[in-house]
Amino acid sequence: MSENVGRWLRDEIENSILSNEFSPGERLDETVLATRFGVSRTPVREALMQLDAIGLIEIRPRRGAIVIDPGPHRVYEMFEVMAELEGLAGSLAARRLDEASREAVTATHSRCEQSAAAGDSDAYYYDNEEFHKAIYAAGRSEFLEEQCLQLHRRLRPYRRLQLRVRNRLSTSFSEHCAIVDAIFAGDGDEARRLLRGHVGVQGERFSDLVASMAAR
Amino acid sequence: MSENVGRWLRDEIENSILSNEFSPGERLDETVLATRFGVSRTPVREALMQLDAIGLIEIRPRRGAIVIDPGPHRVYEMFEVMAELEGLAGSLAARRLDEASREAVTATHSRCEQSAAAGDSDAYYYDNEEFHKAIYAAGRSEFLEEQCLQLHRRLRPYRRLQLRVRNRLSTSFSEHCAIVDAIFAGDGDEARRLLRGHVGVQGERFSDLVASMAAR
DNA sequence: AACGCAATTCTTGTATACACGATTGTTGAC
DNA sequence: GTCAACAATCGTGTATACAAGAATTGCGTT
Repeated sequence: MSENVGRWLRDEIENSILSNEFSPGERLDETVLATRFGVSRTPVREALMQLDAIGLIEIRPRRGAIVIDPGPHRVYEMFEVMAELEGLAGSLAARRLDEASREAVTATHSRCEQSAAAGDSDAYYYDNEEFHKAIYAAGRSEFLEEQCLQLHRRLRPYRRLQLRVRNRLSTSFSEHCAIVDAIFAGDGDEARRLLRGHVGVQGERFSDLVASMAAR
Repeated sequence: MSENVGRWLRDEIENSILSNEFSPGERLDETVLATRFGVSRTPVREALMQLDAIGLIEIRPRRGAIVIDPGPHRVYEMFEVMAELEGLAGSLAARRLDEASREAVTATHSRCEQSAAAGDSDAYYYDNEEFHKAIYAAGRSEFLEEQCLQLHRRLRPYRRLQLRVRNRLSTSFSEHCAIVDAIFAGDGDEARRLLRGHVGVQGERFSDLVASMAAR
């Protein structure tokens, strides 16, 4: 537990939302949360305020907080922005790559290779996350990295769903290969283009997304 | 004043920070703010929590809140991300432009023309803002629009400073013209490219930025 | 039986009180 | 004279109390 209860509660409730423990549209009762976590309403309210500012919940004046339900279209829009940000990170990475970043990308990439070969979708989910984080870091822009990480967290549940689709694992990994090649070749434009395509949910990927969201 | 004090305080303090009334690095004393606004510490704390979540201030446990000082390099990174997001908005606008958006872009664009011709940098600052907002809206992606607006707010003070530089007014306006042409021609890639160049602070624009930040 | 109004109950919004940790100033020793 | 330790003070973190608005339920009327 973090040293102050408010911070801890924020993370706790955020995780509960992102892991779908609190479903979209659900009402978050301050008193219930307070007793559940064994604290008073004050830190609960502070946590809710922060989640509202981040955009995970909506606080309607005098009418309580509800978990925001993005809906397929909005999730698509979020992936669209994510693709753009990752594209930028990739293009910066290609230009600024240093030894440490190169090693981090290589390491996470080969871990992806292993879990993809093993067909282990849960392992790949985790390794894939680390691979993308390595690219964010390689871009060497702290602000961009923060933005990427924040949006990545929010899209986490949907990414997981997407990996379950068809032969997405091998497709995803071969895209990774091309991305790594472009970055290591210093080809920023190509890295940007490939990452946009890799992250975005164009075409049939969108219907897959909608289907998996409905199935939940 | 909004119907609940917390919300109102958040906006109030946010504006005070963005208008440089609270300088970067300055300590925000909860009690002082409370008495200043004539409320108790509770809503002040809630406002500060939200500003912390947005990234405008930093709350160090047991040690109070300070206004974040971005520093030239981080502001550059923020403009870099802003350029990317605006580029996406522009490319979407070119593809999805409808009649209402077209009129909004045309209207704000011609207001920019007038204030640029008049050499009125303050008027241009405002009209320019509306022009960019029209493009965000024309992209027809609510999430992207929100992200653009939020980042735009945070960069507001620096944009204002930049307009004071050299013959930036006419340069800016001629760039607008090319952007409008590309969007109206439905050329998404060109609109993206031009907007990236227009918003970013590459080359000498960066030194201008640093100089204006230092002068403040 | 259904609709509307009123009263009660429940929940949120704000204030205040209290406790704990951090910071600062003072005093004493080396 | 300088540094360190201790004490006092100040500010944050959490709990609780109180006020005000919203939702719900029950009763009365049509």
